[in-house]
Amino acid sequence: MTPLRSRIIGLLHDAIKVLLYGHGQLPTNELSIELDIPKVPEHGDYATNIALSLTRHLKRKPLEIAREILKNLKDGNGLFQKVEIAGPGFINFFVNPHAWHATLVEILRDPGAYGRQDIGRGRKVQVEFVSANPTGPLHIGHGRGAATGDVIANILQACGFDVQREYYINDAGNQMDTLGRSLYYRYLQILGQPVEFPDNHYQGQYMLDLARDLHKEVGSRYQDISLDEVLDLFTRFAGDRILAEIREDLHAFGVHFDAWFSERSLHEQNAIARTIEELKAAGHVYEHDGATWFRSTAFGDEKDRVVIRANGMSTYFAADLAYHRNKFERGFHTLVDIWGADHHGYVERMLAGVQALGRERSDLRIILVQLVNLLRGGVPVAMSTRAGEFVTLKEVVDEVGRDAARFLFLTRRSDSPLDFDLEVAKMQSNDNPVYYVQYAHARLCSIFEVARERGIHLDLSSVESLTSLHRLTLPREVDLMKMLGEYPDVLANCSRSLEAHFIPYYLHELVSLFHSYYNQNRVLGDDPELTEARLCLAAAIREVIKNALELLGVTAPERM
RNA sequence: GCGCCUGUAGCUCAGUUGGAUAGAGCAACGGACUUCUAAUCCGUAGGUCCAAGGGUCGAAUCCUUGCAGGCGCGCCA
Repeated sequence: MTPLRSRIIGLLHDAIKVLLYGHGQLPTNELSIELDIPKVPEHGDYATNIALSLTRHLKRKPLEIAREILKNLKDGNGLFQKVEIAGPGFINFFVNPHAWHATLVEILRDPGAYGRQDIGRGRKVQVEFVSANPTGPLHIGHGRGAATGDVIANILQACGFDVQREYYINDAGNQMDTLGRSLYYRYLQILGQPVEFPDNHYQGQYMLDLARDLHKEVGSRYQDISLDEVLDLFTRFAGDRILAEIREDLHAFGVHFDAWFSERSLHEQNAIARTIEELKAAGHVYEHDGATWFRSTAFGDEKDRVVIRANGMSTYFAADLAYHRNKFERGFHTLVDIWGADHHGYVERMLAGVQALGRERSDLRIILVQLVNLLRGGVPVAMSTRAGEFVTLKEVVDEVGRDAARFLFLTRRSDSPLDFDLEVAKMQSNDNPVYYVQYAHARLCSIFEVARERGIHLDLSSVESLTSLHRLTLPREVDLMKMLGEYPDVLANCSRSLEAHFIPYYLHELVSLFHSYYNQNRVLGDDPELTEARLCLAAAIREVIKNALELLGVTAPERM
């Protein structure tokens, strides 16, 4: 939390404690004090509704409570210009202008550390995301999931969690067999054999390319061998190649994983059977109609789920149970799963599984990322995975650029569907918020470039002792410092809610204040003291923009 | 039929533990470049927060019902 904010909250705490002791109610530690920045300046720099929210507990009128809090409130070394009660019982704080300098000092002392905090206290968290089946290239929807997972991981890291990023490879099950068969048929077609290609197989262009590559490597060696004999080979060839491309596409998108976890490895280690045994021992599993069922209804799911089919094969869900058990065995305190929203029907059973495995429901947090509607100039682009007609992530990144794609993916709540218009995304104009933010950064860099040319040097090594900061008195300058001070709270909010979109919105707001300020005021002027002060402000803004863009995985260009 | 998500300005969307007069971008209209980058800024206009009830000192936010859209409902993955 920003120093100023925590100081005010601390003072409020003390003031309220007295009040509560007097009434013998509600332990202070259960009290969460909200301190907002009001919309209108008449309501002060900060405001709290605490008197209003205490009315129920204290059974007194809000105005009375506010008055009493105010009476108990310490001055805090001249922190406040004035504090007043307004409206139905809000307490409004007007802060002395010099108080804002602390934020600048904190930023400039160690720019990379600003916003970093220790909410996580080093607890291990795993973020699992993308996890697309290796049966085809990543499409734009995966891109949104990739950006979301990557940035949530960044945020958690910045907030003091020990984060691991993992990709779960669904390399087992019949879809992989289908993949192998698809390759086999394409291979035969290349060899001139009349093969009827089944509908429900993967028929995209990429399968033809793969078949050609395979043919190049092995020639016609397999043309007279039965499908059964070569299926495994074809499946592995296709799976490995597609996975390699997925890695490349993610790399180009700036997304990296610490671990790639193979579903097949669970089968090989017999982990699924062991998991089911464990659940059985705990009484969560029963036999019915020849199949083995997990009693997920005991934890709120709408029906029980099969884990071993009557034919003896385990289900995908059984593998997922084993997988999540494995994750917990690796010592993660919390698991974050990022799923496409089309899997929402799966959420309850997975949460049930986690509980049956002896963990808390809250130890698994599932983030659903809604679908992306791809448009070109307002017209929907037809997409069909089955027919292999879709725009890949790679194509989108190649066309609109990584920065624009990432920023647009992240500028929406993940649980809200996203219209992604290729024409808008690649427009280098005011339609495109990413350039608005980047432009501010480039402008700031340019100021320092000019300053250097003019021989103005800003020494930040002893920023604490700079006396020029008191020259920052314009309302817009105070607004900027106030906004810079909010950054750590924005990150904390992101880590609490596992939502990244606050950062783009914050950036936009900060940058908008700066652009406006820039147009009205000159940083480099005739007055050396004022110039020094404004350069400090400019430097702090630049650092926070850079810092935030870094979390988003978007570059901060020095020139545009 | 059941479940989950969504419904806020012409369009795309913020508004996260219920707070003061509901915001932003785009689009529309009118202005500002001999200055540190005009990819910018300033101004104007734009609203039944899907609807109806409920509860609260106070609701876009919580509860109930309805309407509309998306997605999902397999011993597939």
